[in-house]
Amino acid sequence: MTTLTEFRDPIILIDGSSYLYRAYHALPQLTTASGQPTGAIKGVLSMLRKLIEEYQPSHIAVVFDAKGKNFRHDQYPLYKANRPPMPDVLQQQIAPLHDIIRALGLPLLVIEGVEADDVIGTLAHQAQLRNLRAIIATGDKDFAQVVNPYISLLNTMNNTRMDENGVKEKFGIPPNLIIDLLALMGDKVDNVPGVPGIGEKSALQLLQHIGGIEQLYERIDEVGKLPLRGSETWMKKLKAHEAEARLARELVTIKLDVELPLSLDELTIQDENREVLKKLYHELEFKTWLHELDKKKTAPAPAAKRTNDNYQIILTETDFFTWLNKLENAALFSFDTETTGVNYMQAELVGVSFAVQAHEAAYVPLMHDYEEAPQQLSRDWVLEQLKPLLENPQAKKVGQNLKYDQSILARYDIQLQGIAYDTMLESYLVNSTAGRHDMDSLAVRYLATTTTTYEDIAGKGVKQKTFNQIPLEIAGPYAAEDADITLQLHQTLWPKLEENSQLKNLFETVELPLLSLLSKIERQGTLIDVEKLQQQSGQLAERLQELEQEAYILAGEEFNLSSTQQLGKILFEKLQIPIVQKTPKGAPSTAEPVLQELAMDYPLPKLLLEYRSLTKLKSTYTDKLPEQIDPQTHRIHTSYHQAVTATGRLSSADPNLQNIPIRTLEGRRIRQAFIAPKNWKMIAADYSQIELRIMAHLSEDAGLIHAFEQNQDVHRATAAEVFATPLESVSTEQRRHAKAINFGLMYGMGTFGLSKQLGLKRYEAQAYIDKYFERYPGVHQFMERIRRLAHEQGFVETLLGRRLYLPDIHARNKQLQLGAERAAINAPMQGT
DNA sequence: ACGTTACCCTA
DNA sequence: GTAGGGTAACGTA
Repeated sequence: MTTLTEFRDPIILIDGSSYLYRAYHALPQLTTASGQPTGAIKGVLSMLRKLIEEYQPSHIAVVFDAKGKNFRHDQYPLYKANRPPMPDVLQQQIAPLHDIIRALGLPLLVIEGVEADDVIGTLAHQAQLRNLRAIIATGDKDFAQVVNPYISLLNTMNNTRMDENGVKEKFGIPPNLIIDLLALMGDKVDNVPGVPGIGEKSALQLLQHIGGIEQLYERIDEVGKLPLRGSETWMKKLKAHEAEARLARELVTIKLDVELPLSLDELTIQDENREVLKKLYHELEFKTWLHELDKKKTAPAPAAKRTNDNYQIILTETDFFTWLNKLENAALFSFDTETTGVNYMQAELVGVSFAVQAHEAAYVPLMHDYEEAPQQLSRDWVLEQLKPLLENPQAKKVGQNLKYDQSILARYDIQLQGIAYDTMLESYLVNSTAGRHDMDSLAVRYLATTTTTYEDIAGKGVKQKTFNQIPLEIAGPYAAEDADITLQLHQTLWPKLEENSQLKNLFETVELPLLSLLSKIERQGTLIDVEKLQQQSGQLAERLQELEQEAYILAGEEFNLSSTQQLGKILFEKLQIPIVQKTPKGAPSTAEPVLQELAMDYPLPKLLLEYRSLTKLKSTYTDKLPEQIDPQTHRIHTSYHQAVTATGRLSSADPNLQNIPIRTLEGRRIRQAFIAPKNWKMIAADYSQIELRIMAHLSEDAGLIHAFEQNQDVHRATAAEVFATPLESVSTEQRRHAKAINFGLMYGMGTFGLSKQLGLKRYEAQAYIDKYFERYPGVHQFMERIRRLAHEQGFVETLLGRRLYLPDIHARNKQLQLGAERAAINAPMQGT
């Protein structure tokens, strides 16, 4: 800890309460989307940040008034009696503001029985006694009384400092008379009496000519004889209200001897708690600060950089056999491949690394080919030696995202077996939403250590090197570290999974077998009819040309139809079309539903709708898919991400094969380009109403189960129940409504959403939902149970015990909390 | 070159 | 009203 005597910076004392009120009155009343007021919080924080930025203080205190009465109320029960209670809107901002200040690592003081002013005065006085300077950041002029050569004031609102001379200039009296000035004047807001009839001007005259209140009463007769207008009346008033004047003097005097629970030395700035800050900024929608947090490099891990690591680079057959022997005898070893890229169909193997115990790892370079690269073992020879081990199902391996390594090795004719663990999948099952599941993130999260990142050793952007170009003295430790950290991660994560038999089972029977299956599916790839897509691209291009020309005519000028900005100007400024909806940033929205609505009255929006849908098809699918065909297999190879979604689903990327169009006729044509090889057939299989069936299973609702058992059209059955109609006479409209309810409920939708979806009044939607729950009481109970569980445990589970943690379920921000509840309701169904 | 925003495709 | 990924435009560095 830095002791105060070691530095000369002034200590900064912040009058939090004064700033809170000022921010509240001076600044716009911001709220989050859900209505939590945030304007004052933001105002105070902005001020704090600016202050710290500018002064870089080593010692600081942010002081707020405590709730309840203080000693001044004992002296004078009417103290602040006129003051209206703090507005709710302000009250609600105090707790979150305190939380953020604490999370920022700033000493926060809220002392009961006294006011913030007294705490600040005391701290400033203590600083002075130790020959240190103090700056009080406040908007409150009362503090002028404590100013002296050691203590000055800072008004951050207008960024003015006030020292002794400043006080004299501003008030016309020195700081030691400020108390008397305030006492004579009284204070309406705080209900401090003062001398009625004496205001600022008169008080100043008295103080300048005679002195403070003591002197005034000692020489009261002189007061009456002052050569000033009104001196006689002043004397009378002073005489009549002596008690009030003396009381007021006590009330306005800032205490300098409050007993504090901590010393000046403890007012250092601590490390900020990013997790908490992130959560709070997120809840309060302080996006800029949130981004700033994300951008800052992750805090250096508290653990010292590992120094006892024993990493070896293997260049000789002897060394290689020593390690091979270790691997063969190990109960488990970790394993990693280094390659020339991320594309599992094209990357070339550059080296392999292994670890059998923590802090001990080896890298076998194979294909480093930078100038002056040392002679390395032959790739073919090494792979030949490793093949039996890697293909031995009894030789247990652990890796990080082994799906990738499995695909790489497959291209060298090695069928990786004995995959016992994968740290990425372990982390995913332990907590899918804790963050990303890449190795660098996991090392920080579970080992409190930072790893060397690929960018660190290879650079980034166009100049990024591939692994084969990286010198061994850099590549070796990096690669060895990967294997080492992977092993350590497994040693940390696996015990967490073992605690929960369902999760362990899920890992062993679902995720792990799936890893290899996905690797195989990915490598198999998908055959595409390139010519068909190119033909479609051509047709789309023609139609788009026409649409563009028509649009230019309608708009009266040429513009980029893909630019929402330019379009917005044309529609809402030039053509004066009314704005229906705005984007979150406040620009008039040109999104599909908006254009849909405008299309009824105007030709250009209608045209834009067609233009949008066609450009989407062309750029995302008919143009892009042919580019993604692998030159060797002539197929498309997607990547299935097994550890991405919160709920346990897979996702697909590069290209995403899970969002190929199907809803519209135009879109569906894309699917015709996915073909079977000659003499093969392609089949399509799809579950029917799988999520509703799961809801029936999980809720054990008799009515819903019955509908499925009877093989009924479930939406029709729902309509029959909700609209009390025989199955046969359910209308198309009724079925459509029932379908919307069924789907909506699975997403945790409320009456607002349903009414919007179906164009109903709120109460009508409510009546639908009430009726639904009346008819399907099991579903109702199920939803209530999930909500309760989510709140009680902080997570929900799928049928197989996959967990989804819901940190927002405890958020103060209602909207976030409701969002977490919806996710909680949906996750067991989607995730199962 | 990169990140953000607006938009839109899927189950 | 759940869960994803991708593209183009645009602003900033």
